[in-house]
Amino acid sequence: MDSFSLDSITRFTAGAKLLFHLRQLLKQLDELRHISYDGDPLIKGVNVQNAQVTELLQSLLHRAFIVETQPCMPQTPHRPLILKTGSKFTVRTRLLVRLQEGSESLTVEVSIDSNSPEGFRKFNILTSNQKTLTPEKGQSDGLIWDFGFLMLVEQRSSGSGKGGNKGLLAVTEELHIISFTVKYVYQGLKLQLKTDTLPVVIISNMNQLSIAWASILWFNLLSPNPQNQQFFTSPPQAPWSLLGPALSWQFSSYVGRGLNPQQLGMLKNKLFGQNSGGEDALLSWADFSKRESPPGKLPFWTWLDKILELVHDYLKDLWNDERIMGFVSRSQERRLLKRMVSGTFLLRFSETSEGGITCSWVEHQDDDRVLIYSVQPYTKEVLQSLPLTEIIRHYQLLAEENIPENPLRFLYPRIPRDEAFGRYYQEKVNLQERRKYLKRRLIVVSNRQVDELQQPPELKLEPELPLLDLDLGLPSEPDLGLGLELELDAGLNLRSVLDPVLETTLKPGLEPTLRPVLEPTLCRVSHSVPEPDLKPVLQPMPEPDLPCDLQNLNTEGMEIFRNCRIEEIMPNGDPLLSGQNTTDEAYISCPSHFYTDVPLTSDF
Amino acid sequence: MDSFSLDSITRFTAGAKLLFHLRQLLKQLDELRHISYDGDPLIKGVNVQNAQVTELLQSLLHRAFIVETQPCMPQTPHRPLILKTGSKFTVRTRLLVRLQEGSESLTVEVSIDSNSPEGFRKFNILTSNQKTLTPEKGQSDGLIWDFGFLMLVEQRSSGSGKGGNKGLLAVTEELHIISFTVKYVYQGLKLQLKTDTLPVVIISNMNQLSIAWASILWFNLLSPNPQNQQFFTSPPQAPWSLLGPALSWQFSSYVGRGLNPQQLGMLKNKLFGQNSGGEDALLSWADFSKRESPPGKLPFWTWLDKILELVHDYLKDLWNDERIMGFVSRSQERRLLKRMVSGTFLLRFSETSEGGITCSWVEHQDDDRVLIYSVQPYTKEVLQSLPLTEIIRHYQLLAEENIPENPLRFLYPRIPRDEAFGRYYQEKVNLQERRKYLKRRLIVVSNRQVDELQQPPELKLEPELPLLDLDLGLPSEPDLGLGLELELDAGLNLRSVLDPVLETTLKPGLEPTLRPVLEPTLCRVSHSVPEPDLKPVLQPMPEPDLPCDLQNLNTEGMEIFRNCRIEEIMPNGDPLLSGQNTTDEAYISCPSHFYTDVPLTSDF
DNA sequence: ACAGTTTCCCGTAAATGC
DNA sequence: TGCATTTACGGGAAACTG
Repeated sequence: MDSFSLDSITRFTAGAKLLFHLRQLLKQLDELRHISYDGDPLIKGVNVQNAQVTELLQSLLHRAFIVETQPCMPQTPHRPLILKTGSKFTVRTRLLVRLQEGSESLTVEVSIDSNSPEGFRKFNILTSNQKTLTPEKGQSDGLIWDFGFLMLVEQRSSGSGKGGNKGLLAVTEELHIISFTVKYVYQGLKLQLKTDTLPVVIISNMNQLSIAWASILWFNLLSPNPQNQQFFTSPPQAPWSLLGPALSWQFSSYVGRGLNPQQLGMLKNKLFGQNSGGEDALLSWADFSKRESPPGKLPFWTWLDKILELVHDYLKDLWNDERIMGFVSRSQERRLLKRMVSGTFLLRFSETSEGGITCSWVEHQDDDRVLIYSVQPYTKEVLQSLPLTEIIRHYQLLAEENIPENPLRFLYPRIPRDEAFGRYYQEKVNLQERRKYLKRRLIVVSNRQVDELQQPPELKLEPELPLLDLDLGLPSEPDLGLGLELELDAGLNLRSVLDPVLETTLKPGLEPTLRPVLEPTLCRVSHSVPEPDLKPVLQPMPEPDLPCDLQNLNTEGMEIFRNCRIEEIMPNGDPLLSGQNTTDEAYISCPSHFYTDVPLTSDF
Repeated sequence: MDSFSLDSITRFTAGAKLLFHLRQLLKQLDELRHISYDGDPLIKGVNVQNAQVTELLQSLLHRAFIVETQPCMPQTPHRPLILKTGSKFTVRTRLLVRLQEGSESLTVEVSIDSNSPEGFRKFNILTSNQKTLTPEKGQSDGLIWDFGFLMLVEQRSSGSGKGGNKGLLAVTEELHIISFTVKYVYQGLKLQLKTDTLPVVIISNMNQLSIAWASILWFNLLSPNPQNQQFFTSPPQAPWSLLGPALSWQFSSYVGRGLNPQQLGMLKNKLFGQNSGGEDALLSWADFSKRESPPGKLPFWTWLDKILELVHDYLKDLWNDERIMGFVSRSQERRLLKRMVSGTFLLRFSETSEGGITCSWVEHQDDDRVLIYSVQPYTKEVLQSLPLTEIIRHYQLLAEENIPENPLRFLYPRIPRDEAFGRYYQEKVNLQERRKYLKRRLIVVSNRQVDELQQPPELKLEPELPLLDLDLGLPSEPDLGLGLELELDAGLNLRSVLDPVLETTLKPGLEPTLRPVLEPTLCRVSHSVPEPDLKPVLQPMPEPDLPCDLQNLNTEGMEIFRNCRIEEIMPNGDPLLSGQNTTDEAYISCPSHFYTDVPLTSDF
């Protein structure tokens, strides 16, 4: 395994060893009690110290038991935390402390929704359900529990036992939490370690994936509390400064290239209107995922996600090579095209069809009128039989008794069609055995008919607007901490002694969760989107030889521990234990919200 | 319920009543024994008679317990007897005797493969598995058990327990039998009635449906024994006189119109070669379902079934309206087209592509050469985005700098294209809201390029052959009984007394099984195929108000009982009990092959 | 290596539930 | 009744398994 990972384990383990050693020393001190007088302040001090050491040990061990890889269906690796009933999913937990010598098998139990909110569906975990899996044999690098075949099944509350849920949360707004417990014993100290996943959304059909992912995004973008299952009972609004980068990140992570400022500007206008507020216009959850964006059509996210899917499935290369302008308003499109030579065209996602891309071109009439044509959007149904590049290549406008012409001549601004798309054209398949049959191919045609002209569109379009909206950049320094800096101070007696050890010990293990997926959005994308060359920044490639959980550990993780007043946190459980699951800096500063209903027991 | 069904039940019931009455009388006679001397011939006679009556009762009751509807997945009603693991299927059993007064619930148990051959997979029946279902409430019309949610699951022989099966039968050649038993009690007579389905083929994926159906067809066409699970260890060959009609029936039952003599002739040539033997050329199972028909391509049945699917899914109307010649050889096609005017075309199924249809047209060159063009076959992938009629309508041959032309002018022999296909053309969809976008459509084009010409095909084609093979009719009277007339004679003392009752009683209930599906092939199609108007004969419509199980009962069913020597059959079980499951006359005459491993018990 | 067979599973369609 | 959610399941592809 990699040195980084090993290092973290080494340090965690060193910290634990030190604490256990201290504990032993204190016990020995305690045994000296009989030779001291009652009320000997030394003994009192020893007791206090002993309790504190134990608490610290508990804290450290809890912190060391983490969800290393959040639950995820293997077939949708780009959309973790969404689980489909009846489909298998995987989770990985890990204990970063490694004190045991032999291969004493520690058993981890999985459970879901130990305390789920009223009205939520109930689920069971199948296959190697509750108790499972001894740590992997490759134990040298810590203790890893790989749950590779978990599966959820809804427990149907037979009869009319349900009710009540109606009118409340949609199923994709129900947040469920999967918990793991392991009974840990060492040197007479018995602990039940517990850790939780981030909230997951449980769906029953893949057609719910899109809206479920909206929930996951919104939650991880905005929840100050990483375990709040009631998040969607009053979901907060999202500032554009967070949302924009998140949307861009969807493209960069799933397709390759993110959104440029112009494209983001169009989306912003679509969401907030032309008079979109300042930088931090706020968008409600309903406006993002529910309100029909063009009335009667799809909600914003659904619309965008269908485009995401279309691009990923059929337009990946074109998108990554910036051949698709994509997010342009009709009015903007007209503004751009009307100054260009006839036959200049661009590709734009339809705002009304579901996952459609259209091709628009300009024609200057003899009478100086400017016509902009847009072909009925191409959707996956067409594109699966015919690549968009082939459509463009062979597109024909039929006119009475004339040789058909291809009106698409220059990709905006002025790249000749075959220069822009030639590299994607399918090679002539020259099968000699095909000689038997006359080769055929599909092409797309339109009729040049007067009554089909949608012109002059000028009259129907919204008044042309200044371009300034396109130039609005994105904040270069969004408030990632959400202004919630924690002001806890050091209050633990032993802190000064242990701090250096704990600091270096705990540092690497704090946030090994959703990071690789969510991190780019929140940590880096937001201030890098406006940069011209997005790619290297938008997709910070993980160092290949690091495990994906650990590669993004950084100094931020330390803040939490350095500022922690343990007595304030312990009563409600270990914030770090929970905090390890956070993925964004934004969450890290809110440990006081953490809640664990299973009280710590140092003896069971 | 219909009168016919009720009638059969009435008669069955009447027969049973009579027998039970006789049995009572004989018992009373027997009780007179103490007033008779030892060896009194009367008493002896009574005993013999009593035994015979009981046997007859057993026989009648067994016969009356039938599989009314053979197992079938509801989603493939046209392909019964094929069950997919994990998919639900239905069966219906019925007891035609109705003596019970109250609603004493008789419980039927289902099981599968009580004695399955070595090396076959093993299955369990799930959902309401073994014991199930009391008869329906509508009990007035006999006792019906409707199994609506059965499901098969393979019992995985964990470990390497398998073996041995390799090299033997393919899974779609494994024949499995589902059995039903019911414990019947009446007037002190206790019987365990048992009935079996016809053999079923169990698949695990729908992509095995086609080959599985080949098995079902072959078995029901050719097996002299309706329960022979080892049928495919040495499958018999099929005479064309049976096979041809069966193929035709596949089209008539699934699409609507069967195959005409020309089409059948082409298939026959394909199977047997141009020098195809006489009327009764025999085809082996391997040649039908395994041997690659054009070497390197699909086996015959797979090829044909893909066409069947294509026609059913995309060409139903065209097929039923005889716009598709379909089964024509290339050479025949040339012969037909070359005499016609340029632009005459026909539709023909490709012999090499999987489920493809091509369009061929003729062009007479200035130099008197005759060119036949065939476009690369259209498959479901294309047809699902573009109906064949639209393809034909808008097909274009592109030539340098010329207005594209549609070379398809007359459907063979000389129907103008738009006259032949106009009724299928899609109406112009005139959506006014579409105004925003320029309407587009897909068309198919080919390039008129010299190097793509497959001409002159004359040189590559097999030599032209006389047409006589196309005129070969089909036998007007195929040997449906396979020459296996049973020569059992009446040997039962009571027969002369009971015959009239049993005859009318048992007659209607004998073959209520696969009939509606298989019957046309075997009973009528074979001698009606050559007739010009196939439809009414090929698809003898069931009288609509008869239950599908009973509508085809006929006098043949009687033969079995009339000629039955019960003592010959009883030792191995009740032939009628098994015979009821036969679907074709061909099987009926082979009762001696029937085998039941569960001996009859008159007391359990 | 590979082919027959099964499993997995998306995404459409239908069914169900509220 | 309508909508939200789940189930059914075809069919493509991956996984299995000898």
